[in-house]
Amino acid sequence: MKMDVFLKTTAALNDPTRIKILQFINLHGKLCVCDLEISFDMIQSRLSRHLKILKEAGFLSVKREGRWAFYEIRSPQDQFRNECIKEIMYLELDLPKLKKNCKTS
Amino acid sequence: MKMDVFLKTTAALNDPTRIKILQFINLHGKLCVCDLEISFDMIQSRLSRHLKILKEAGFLSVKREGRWAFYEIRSPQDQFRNECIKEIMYLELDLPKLKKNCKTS
DNA sequence: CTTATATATCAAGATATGTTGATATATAGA
DNA sequence: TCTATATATCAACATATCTTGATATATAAG
Repeated sequence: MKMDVFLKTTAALNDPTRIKILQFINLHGKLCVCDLEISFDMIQSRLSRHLKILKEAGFLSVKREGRWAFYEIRSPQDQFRNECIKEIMYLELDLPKLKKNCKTS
Repeated sequence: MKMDVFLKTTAALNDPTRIKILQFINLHGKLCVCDLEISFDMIQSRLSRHLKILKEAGFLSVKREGRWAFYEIRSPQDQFRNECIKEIMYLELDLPKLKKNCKTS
């Protein structure tokens, strides 16, 4: 791993919203943006931005299906990011309940 | 680990200067501020600030000896910070040579 | 083709962080 | 006590990041 990649990784983890999103997606598996949006009661542009940062840092992957974008924990994952996610799962966070909104479910 | 502690940890790692300092100290062991200052050719207040952040994030510990402050990798270290340091040691960084300046050596 | 839904991106303002130079504190030695 | 050395802290400025609201894009349905 190079310095800039490492810094992208740590920058992605340096935000409480993204930590919650990571734990949430790791708990519930593949989720589309609108379900995350309604679950977290978060403005769409804000959520979209955080998902992009987590994706570009290598934590998440996206699959487009129709008009939906499904985000999930990227797999396979390298050792270090795995340790980060493991540590995040130990954190006692006040996560919202999963709400399903969109017409996929 | 609580959210705020985790964020302090990732914030500390989210800076190229601090990554270099961590690798450097881990390579050379216990070092005083003035040797770091001359090795990195860095303004003292800047260095001092980064060392403080790394200390308060749990990566470093300090021992005062006379007028000198010696920083080293905190030990024992918890699992996660250990993994972080391990990952940092894999990074190919352009570190300066260790220069000794002060009258301790 | 027009409209609605889902998502992404952009611009502007607010907040946080890093750098620098100045100053404060603390210890050792003359 | 006075001075020099080592380190820490502070204030001001520059840069980066987060949030919000507006707009753009893309797909599906009528």
